[in-house]
Amino acid sequence: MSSITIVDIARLCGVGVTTVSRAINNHPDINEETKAKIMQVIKEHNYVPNNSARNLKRSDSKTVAVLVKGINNPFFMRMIRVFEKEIQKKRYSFHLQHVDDQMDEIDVAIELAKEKRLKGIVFLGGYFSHTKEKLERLNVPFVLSTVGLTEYMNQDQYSFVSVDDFKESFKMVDYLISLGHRNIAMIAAGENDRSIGKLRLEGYKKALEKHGIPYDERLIRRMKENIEVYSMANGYAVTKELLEDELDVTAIFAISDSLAIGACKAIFEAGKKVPDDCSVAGFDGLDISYYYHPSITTIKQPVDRLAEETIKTLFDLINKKVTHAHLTFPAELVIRDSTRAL
Amino acid sequence: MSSITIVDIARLCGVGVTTVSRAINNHPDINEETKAKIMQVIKEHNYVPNNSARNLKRSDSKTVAVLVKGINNPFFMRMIRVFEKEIQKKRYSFHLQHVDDQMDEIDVAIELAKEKRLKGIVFLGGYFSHTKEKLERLNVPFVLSTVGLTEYMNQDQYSFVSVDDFKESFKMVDYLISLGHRNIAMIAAGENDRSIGKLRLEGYKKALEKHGIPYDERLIRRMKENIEVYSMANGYAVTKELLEDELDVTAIFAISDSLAIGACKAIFEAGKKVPDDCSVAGFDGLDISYYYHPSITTIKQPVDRLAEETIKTLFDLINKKVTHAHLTFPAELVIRDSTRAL
DNA sequence: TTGTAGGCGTTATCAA
DNA sequence: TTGATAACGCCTACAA
Repeated sequence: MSSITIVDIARLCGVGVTTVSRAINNHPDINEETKAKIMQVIKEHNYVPNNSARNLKRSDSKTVAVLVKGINNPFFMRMIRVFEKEIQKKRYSFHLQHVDDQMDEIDVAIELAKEKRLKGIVFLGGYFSHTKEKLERLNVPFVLSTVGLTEYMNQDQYSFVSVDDFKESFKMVDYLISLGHRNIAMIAAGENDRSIGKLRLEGYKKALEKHGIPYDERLIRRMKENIEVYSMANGYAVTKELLEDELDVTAIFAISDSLAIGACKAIFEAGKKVPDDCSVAGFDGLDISYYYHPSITTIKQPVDRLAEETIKTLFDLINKKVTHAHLTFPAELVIRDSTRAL
Repeated sequence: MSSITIVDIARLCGVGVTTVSRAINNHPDINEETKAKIMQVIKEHNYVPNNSARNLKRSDSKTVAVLVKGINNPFFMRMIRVFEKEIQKKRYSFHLQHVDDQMDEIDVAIELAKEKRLKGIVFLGGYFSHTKEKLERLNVPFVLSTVGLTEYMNQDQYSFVSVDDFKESFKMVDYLISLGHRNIAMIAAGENDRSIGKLRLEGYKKALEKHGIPYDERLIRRMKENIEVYSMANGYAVTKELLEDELDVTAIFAISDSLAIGACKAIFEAGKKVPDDCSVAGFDGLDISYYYHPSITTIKQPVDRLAEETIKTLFDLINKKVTHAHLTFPAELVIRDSTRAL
């Protein structure tokens, strides 16, 4: 049961462990012949170095980790793929770690950083509200990528890369108004959301204000807490209630594409049509927003750009080229078939 | 920069390292008072044990890993959540690891098993064709969960849990035929697929045969290799070509829901309707198949059941209650709005 | 170019 | 109930 170790390989080859170690790690000071022979023996005996031992001994490691909160979010999949590609370009290795919803991402990060001797960390998704003190314990460079930030956090405590949720939300609602809509419902985050959800709501309000449309609390529909947030099921449930209230809504702005699709389902089920009876707009620009029928008007996040800049920023941090960077990128209003002019 | 260690804590508390170790690991032989004090100091100094060191020293570990191939598959998300829940029920800890498409899952597993002293492994997704010799190197119990298996692999080399892809595929095509369809196109896997894709194709053939419908090679459309497999984009591209060929197809059976949705897009784009001009059926039973408009007729895999039984089987293996188990569960033909009788 | 020996942070053994 | 001390498997001065 007990595995073969570097010592066994050394003995098998009639050399010292150092030499084997050199062979494994591509060190320069080694005779090519002995190296070849060692590698041969390693292959034959299926020797696999124990990573725990390596990590324990090593001080540096050339690996960065990506901690994802809410891995069920299809929006992240693409981001992760780009992360992986970019990190490999830098000849670093990449560790993807899923963080449970109820877990504290910083705790996970601290532990992982120690274990793997991480050079840097990307936090993807989730909200983020940690004390300065806690952030300092994580003495590894990190970047927040499209995570919701609370207003309480001081900007000089972290770096982030994302879109401007306020502005993009404003853009969409402004567009809907320009189509002639005035009774625009919103599928929003919960009452106590202090990050993305709040910003998108502010954008909505601002657009209304610009056009002199009074804000009507009844049109703001919060996601249900007992259903997975940002999901199609949630959008469906919320919209069903909305329609029952007969508020004469002509457009619905959902803060995610999945919510928007759920909303469409509820509308169809009520015997109405999208966009004829009610326009629906989403947010994110997932593939499905394009493939859905009707295709969904949405705010398309610049996924590749966001991911690339996240990694670039992280490495700038690692190489101490910057102290902190705060980048926001413009998203694109993609007009499709789920919205129409009144 | 260098972190605080167990030795520091011991010194700080005026006790030996062993005692601190006992406190950390909830060992019985320790005075409650000293333990409380130690934990207090640990809190204050934010001491976090180094996992590499722990794993290096430990022999057992009560952790099982789930290796996912193709994390972009939304079908797996739900499975993973159930895995996590079930594993925690057993008071084991859970490690989720993503495996790159081009990486060999067994190699990853072997390395991880060593590093983390794994008790067991679940392989989720991907195909599986490994030599017996290689499988034996992984001397840790494992279960293949909804992975494609090749006919070349001997059943007594592994355990698996999945649906019967042949039977379920047959069920769907048989249903389509019962609706009066005879010209049924299939969006299938690549030519050299030897696992799920092949089984589903065999099911299709069998159903045709049962009803005396001749098999027409032109109706079998393989996923494009240059587009992500099983994706909406792939279903769209393939269907577009199919429609151009004007083969008078009345129904399309796609081997995944995503492919089916892509197919619908292509049909709509051609100015036709689903199901009026062409019925479309999928496979998997993803949420989106329900929310799509029209809702998609599909084969719904019993996700929860599959996941639960996977973990149950894994622990049976770990506890040596069984040598190998091969479980297939029935999936459900869910009839919805994307198919109609001719 | 190669080998010896010490240490990385923890847990397990055994004696006190 | 506690504490030295020897592993765990690897890497890396340092010496040869």
